[in-house]
Amino acid sequence: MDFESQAAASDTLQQFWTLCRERGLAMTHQRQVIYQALRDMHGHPSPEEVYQRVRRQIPSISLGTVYKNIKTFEEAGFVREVSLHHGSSRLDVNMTPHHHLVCSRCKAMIDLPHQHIEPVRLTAPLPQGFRLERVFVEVIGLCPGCAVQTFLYPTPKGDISC
Amino acid sequence: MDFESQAAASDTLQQFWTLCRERGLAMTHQRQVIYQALRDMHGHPSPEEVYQRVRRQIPSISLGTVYKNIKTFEEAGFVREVSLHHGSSRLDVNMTPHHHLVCSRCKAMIDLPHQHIEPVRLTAPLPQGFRLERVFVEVIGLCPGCAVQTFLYPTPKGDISC
DNA sequence: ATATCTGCAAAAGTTTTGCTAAAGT
DNA sequence: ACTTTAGCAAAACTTTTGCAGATAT
Repeated sequence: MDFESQAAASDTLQQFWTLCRERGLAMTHQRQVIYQALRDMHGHPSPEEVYQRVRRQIPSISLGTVYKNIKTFEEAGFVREVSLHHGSSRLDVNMTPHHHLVCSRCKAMIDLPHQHIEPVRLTAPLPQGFRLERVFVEVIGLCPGCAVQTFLYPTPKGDISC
Repeated sequence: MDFESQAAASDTLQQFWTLCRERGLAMTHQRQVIYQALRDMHGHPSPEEVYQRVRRQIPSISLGTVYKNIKTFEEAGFVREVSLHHGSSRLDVNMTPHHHLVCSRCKAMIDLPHQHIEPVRLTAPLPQGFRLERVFVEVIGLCPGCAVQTFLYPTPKGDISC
């Protein structure tokens, strides 16, 4: 590892230490390596992929530990699940263009008529060779029911943006 | 069942028969009931929910049959999976606003800088009581790699729209 | 010293697969 | 008659859980 990478790594370590302290999390070696793996892996890795990568550094680590830490990181707001619906498949018989309203808490999805959103416009070209099929918008938030419950029992709120 | 519902049901049956014929699918009783359940269940049911509903009409049906038919329907283009990533969780360390490019074939996800898409605008109010958190755009299509393969081995293509 | 975390193994949940009998064409 | 499908059971895969020993605060 060259000097710059070393410096960068130690910066990130420092940052991570601060993050953990803020959330009252113990900073274990495993936890640190898992976090670093998540940062280094571009794209959107699955827990299994993270596990495979972390194992290169800590061969004795268990998959369970990876899962537990990912969950901890999600709760702490260090990472986010890209797909809100990974637990089981969700089907849609409505084959006409439409968007979705998704509740981040109870995972309910409600169709949003496509005319309720102005046509999406790109300001930059898509990657060369990408064959566009469709574009849809996910409007994420708390559905009325969950909003009331969260009002009664508030939880720390994440970014309100894309 | 009143006269109108009977007529509507028979219409749908007729349509479904046509759909099956077009795709060379046998029209079994189970298949027809599963399809009708999907149409009747608004929202975006999971296979398990479809199974529970279909069982009311055909108590002896098996969960496997429901899964197989859902897959058949997807391949035939009768239904679509809402979440392209339900197989396993996908993580995102990038907590800054951004959108996604998703390959409908290999499920790869690429971050799309938020400034590459013009701000999304609603033309109608969200449901009363919905607490908005964030909005993101999913640009679905074939990534360059999959596009080439699909060009070599073409498959029937779905709607190119939202 | 105390609270939190790891590794392990078992369990729970989801989806796929192989096979035979049954039903559709 | 021939092809496709249903039901069943086993298996594969993903994720969660409980607990004892290890580690961090």
